[in-house]
Amino acid sequence: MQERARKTREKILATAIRLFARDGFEGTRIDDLATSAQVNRQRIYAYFGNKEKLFEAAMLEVFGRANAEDEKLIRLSKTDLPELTAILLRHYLNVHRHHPALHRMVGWANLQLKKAPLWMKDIKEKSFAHLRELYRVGQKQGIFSERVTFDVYIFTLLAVTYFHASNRITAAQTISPELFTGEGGKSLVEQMSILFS
Amino acid sequence: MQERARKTREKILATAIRLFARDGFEGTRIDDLATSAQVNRQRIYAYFGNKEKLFEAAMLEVFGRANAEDEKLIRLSKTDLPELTAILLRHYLNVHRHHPALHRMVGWANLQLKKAPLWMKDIKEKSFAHLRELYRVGQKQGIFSERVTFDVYIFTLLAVTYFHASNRITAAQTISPELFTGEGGKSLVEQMSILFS
Amino acid sequence: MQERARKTREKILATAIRLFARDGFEGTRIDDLATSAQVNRQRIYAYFGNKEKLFEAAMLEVFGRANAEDEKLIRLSKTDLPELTAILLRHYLNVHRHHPALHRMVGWANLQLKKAPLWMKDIKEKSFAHLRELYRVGQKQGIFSERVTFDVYIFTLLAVTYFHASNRITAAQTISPELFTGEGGKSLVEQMSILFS
Amino acid sequence: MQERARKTREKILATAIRLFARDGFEGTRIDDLATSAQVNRQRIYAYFGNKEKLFEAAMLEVFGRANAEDEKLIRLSKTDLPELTAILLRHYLNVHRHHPALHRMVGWANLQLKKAPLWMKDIKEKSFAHLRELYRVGQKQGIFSERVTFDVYIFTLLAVTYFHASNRITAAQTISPELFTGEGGKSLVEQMSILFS
DNA sequence: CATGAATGAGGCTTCATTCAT
DNA sequence: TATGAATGAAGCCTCATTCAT
Repeated sequence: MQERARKTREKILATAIRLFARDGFEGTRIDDLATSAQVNRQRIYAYFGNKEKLFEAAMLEVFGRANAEDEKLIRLSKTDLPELTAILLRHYLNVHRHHPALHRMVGWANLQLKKAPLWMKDIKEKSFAHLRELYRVGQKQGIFSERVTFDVYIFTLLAVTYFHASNRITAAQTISPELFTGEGGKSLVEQMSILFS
Repeated sequence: MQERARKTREKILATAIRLFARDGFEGTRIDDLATSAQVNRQRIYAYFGNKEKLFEAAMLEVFGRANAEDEKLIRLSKTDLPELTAILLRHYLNVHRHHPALHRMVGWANLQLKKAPLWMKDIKEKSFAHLRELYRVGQKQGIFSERVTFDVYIFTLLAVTYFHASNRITAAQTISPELFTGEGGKSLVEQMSILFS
Repeated sequence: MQERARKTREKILATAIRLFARDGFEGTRIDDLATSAQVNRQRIYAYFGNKEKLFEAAMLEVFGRANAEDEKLIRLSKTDLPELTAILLRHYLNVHRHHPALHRMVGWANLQLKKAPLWMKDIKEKSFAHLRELYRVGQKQGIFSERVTFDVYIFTLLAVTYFHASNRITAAQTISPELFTGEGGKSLVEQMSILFS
Repeated sequence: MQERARKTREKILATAIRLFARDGFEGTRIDDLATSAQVNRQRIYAYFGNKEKLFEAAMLEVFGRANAEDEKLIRLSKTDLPELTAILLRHYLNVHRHHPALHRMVGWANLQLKKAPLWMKDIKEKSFAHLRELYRVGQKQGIFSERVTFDVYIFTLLAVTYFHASNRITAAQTISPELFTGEGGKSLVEQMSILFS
């Protein structure tokens, strides 16, 4: 029965991610979730306690999965330095493309939470440690300015890629819809690489 | 009596902005809103129809007020070109500082809406037209690269400043809390101006 | 609309008394209560807050009504002293007969509460003060023993009459069903008057 | 394995008594009971059928155990007659003290049942038969009045002792908290013995 | 016999909205 | 216009009980 339970739990979690990402905490109905996941409503409470804890579990799962991709970044080396900005932009855009729930969960979290869960730092720090070191080397080589810290550098990249994913609706209307097509993403990367050099 | 009605309407709208920005559409209770605004619940329905329309009205108001500040940008001239990036960054950061409801309403809107309201384009376009022209001059003068379009340029600035306002909670934890202090904002502007040059 | 509300409130309270007395706090369903009282479920929450507070209100009402009858006791005077025991027994038996919800609410309260509400003391003390004085006179006249305090005296009377009302089901079976018929009540009073003399 | 089953059954019953006495039928959760008794939930259903039957079994057990103490009363003889009232009061007070579940189960039973189970009569009748005989002798000796039947006599004693155990919470507040201390119990017996003589 | 997964009915409470004075 | 009573749909959660391993 362990197996059966594991599957049920997983169905709940997968559906929770989908619905919470789409509708937010308040906008998600436990009943819909149960129906949609094809499990008994009670199971949700048996496995996750309550709606709030389920939301946290979903958030952790989404962040965890998305950040698992960042492990690739550890393989970057000095030879990648000239292309680093473009590589990172492409990488983070890709993360958002492959994990469409991510920016939405981040969005809900920032709107609803008073404080970020503690596990968030750890989850990012793994790749950051490596990149920070690499960036320093780049600075020494004159590729990056000594007057721009790594924090500001990475902040900018994350901001741009997050904004691209999250503000599609308003920015497509206010700035330009073309930026959000497939082609748009590519030229965005190219132009930004120029911008940041 | 006309005057009294105008005031009532305004109290409702102001409170709606505060509560919708804070708690979102689903998280806001009409009754709380009425109590908080010290008006009768029925007035809300009389003036705004229903909760959804009230949310739209609040959103329009917030966007309108915030973008009113962009009119200042029209006064920018060629002499400002060397400092343009810093000026714009400071400007947009200030807009967010003075209109804390803005990024939250943008956030809710992006998460909940399927399509942006039509009035959004007009609201931004006024200042964009001027800046676009200025940017073109800057390109001709060699201040800005010919290979980076205005759209990408402005996109980047908006992304960074929006992200700074909206992702405070998660980014302070994952990147660095210092970026979000008063000092942090300043050095952000400085460093980004360097980054984008 | 004040009048309409008062009626609704009263319907709820009356039904609450009936159902809580019959089924207890846990055994009573708010939905049944609403249906039975022919009011909208929501009104219960509007007027009484929640189930617990409604229970308290029902309890207060029952105790209040029942104890209102004790005001008659204040009219008792020295001339009643020889008959006092019989008078009081009859009185308390009558109170239970006319307020069948009383002993049940007392029962539920004793089983479920950790502490009695404060208003309970006041409600009884009015008649007790008078009876206590009368009892003292009776002691001086040699009608009541100096070695039996008023507290024990009244405790005994309340115990017997309460038990008669509340333990009908078990006592009728274990002792004798006759004690609980109309005749039985009368001979109970008579014999107890003898017993206590 | 028979032995193990017996122990399990007993654990369930003991816990059922504790919880049903404390929280009543509706207030008791089968799951809590299973956890608390450290047995599997399924065993409860295997041994007792359902919640209702378990409640009955618990009730029977409590009544049985408490009334087993009444067998002592059979040893009373004519020489005890002058002290009979005090002896019985002390006895029944003791029964309640040693079986705190008793008055609560009686309470729940009286509030929830329409009719008492048949076994209740038999359980009491054993001691009553002896006491009735003794009482008759006492009447002949002039110790008890001929005009007070044994039923009324025993009813009074049971009422007082039951009330003392069951209405502690309300009576301590309305009459006097002192009656419910250790000393209070003693003086209650003394004074009542006087009262009934 | 033990375990814990699964079920479905139903419990308390709250919400946006409309009605009646 | 202001007030607050009324409504009904629906939200979150829990319970006793049964099933499957």
